[in-house]
Amino acid sequence: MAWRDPEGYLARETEGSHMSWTDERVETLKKMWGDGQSASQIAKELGGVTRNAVIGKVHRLGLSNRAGTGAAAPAAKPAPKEKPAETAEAPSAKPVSKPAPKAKPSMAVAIKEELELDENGIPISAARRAIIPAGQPLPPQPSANEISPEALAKVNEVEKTAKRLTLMELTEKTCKWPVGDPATEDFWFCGLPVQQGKPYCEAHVGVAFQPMSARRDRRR
DNA sequence: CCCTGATTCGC
DNA sequence: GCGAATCAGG
Repeated sequence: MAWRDPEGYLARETEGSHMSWTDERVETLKKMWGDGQSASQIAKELGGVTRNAVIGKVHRLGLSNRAGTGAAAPAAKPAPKEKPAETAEAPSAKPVSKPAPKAKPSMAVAIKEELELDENGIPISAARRAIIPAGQPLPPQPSANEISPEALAKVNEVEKTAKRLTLMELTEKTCKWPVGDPATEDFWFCGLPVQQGKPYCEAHVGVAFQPMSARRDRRR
């Protein structure tokens, strides 16, 4: 019992050190990665490492593809940078095989869902809601023009899951689309993640920025 | 511009 | 083994 371990010498990777991949950190990495967290998020959580480090580790651990069984990942595109020192390509038979002998019986499948509307395949269901109920002062909508029914439908959906933020809660990354009447209690901002560069989320960008087409000049 | 992961290669 | 730099795509 002579072994002293003051303050848990082990695994005491407090900030400042080299920050190595201790079992604990690797564990966290696996957990989060398997959980669908992005490399940057993981890096942020771990601290002391960049997302590159995380990605690098992820690959070395061989748990790159989050997909599960059978899901053939889109083959990577090895952009072999030609090195000036390299002469002639090795004709060696190097089939880029993808072993992946690891079969994870644990839960799989990412919880990611993407819904994209195409100008052709539009699964609209109840888009017959183009008319706003009461005399609500319309938001910054460009005009009373006919916004794509798809877009409108989408917005209606989104407004159900909106974060309903107050003015003070808005940040650079929250959708600033106002909903309701500012003069009443029933007023809030969407608050969902904004589309990069834009002030609104995807759905609201859809109705906010009309490409000035679909603008049927139906002058009566 | 923001973000994502993938890959390469010097350390 | 590690991760910055770079690449490629959204």
